[in-house]
Amino acid sequence: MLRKTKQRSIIMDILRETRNHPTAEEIYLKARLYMPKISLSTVYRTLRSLVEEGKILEIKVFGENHARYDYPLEQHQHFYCRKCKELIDLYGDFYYPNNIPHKVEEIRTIFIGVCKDCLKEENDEKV
Amino acid sequence: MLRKTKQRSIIMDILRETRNHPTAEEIYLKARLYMPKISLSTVYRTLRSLVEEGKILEIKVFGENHARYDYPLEQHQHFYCRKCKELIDLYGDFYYPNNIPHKVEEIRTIFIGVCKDCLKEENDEKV
DNA sequence: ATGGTTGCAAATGATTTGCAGAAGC
DNA sequence: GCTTCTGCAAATCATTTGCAACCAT
Repeated sequence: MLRKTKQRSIIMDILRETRNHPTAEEIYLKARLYMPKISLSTVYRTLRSLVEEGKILEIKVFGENHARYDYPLEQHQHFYCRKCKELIDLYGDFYYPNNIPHKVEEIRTIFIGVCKDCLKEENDEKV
Repeated sequence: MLRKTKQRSIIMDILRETRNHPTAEEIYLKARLYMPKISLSTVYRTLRSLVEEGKILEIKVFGENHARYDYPLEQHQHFYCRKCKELIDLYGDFYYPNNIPHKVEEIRTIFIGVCKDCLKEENDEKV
């Protein structure tokens, strides 16, 4: 049976507030502001159990060696900017082929490229 | 300037032949059959440079802690079976929204669920 | 000959685990 | 009171790196 602890609720709160896909380390640093003695392993353990419960999403980006965590408010996909390393939420309709011969339970799409802000910077530099 | 070495071509050959997305460790074990003294770090170094050159793809699946490598013959997406942990290629047309305000260079979709073989097994068990 | 490449061992970085004490139920 | 959860430190796992020898150009 899962127990309600202070550290678990702090971590959930941080995930709910933080809209930019934090890493375990980042969550740990924020959590310490509320509870200075919280340990990194508790953060990892809690994140893992939240993922297993299906309450949050674990996202791994190629090239990055750490996982990021996402508290999803509604169905969305992600855009990863290879310049600023930002992981941006994308909402909208996605159409996938329906002739897949397997039982599809979840679809994750990640778009990779350069985000509009970095693109703007690139163009400004050229002037 | 990139040099043509025995280890690099062995690794490329293995990737070309192996159609099931091997890990670095698996590639290393196969490579040793051709070249017993090849080192794991050479395998990692070579894979990294191939990824950087864009010749192969690095794929990270949530839950798995190691990367897999894919030598893509043609544009395709992946299906990951959470039962047998197989990563299966999917060919076909995918439609994505075209109103994304960023510069999209690459799209990666991964479908997660239970593959048709595992599904069959599940059903057989129920009988 | 020169400089990229390798093998080895040691280092790193992210994440996990063993254990004894603390805290939920 | 029993059991899960935590903090700490040590362990693990995948991957990277320093370095001297090696080999392709």
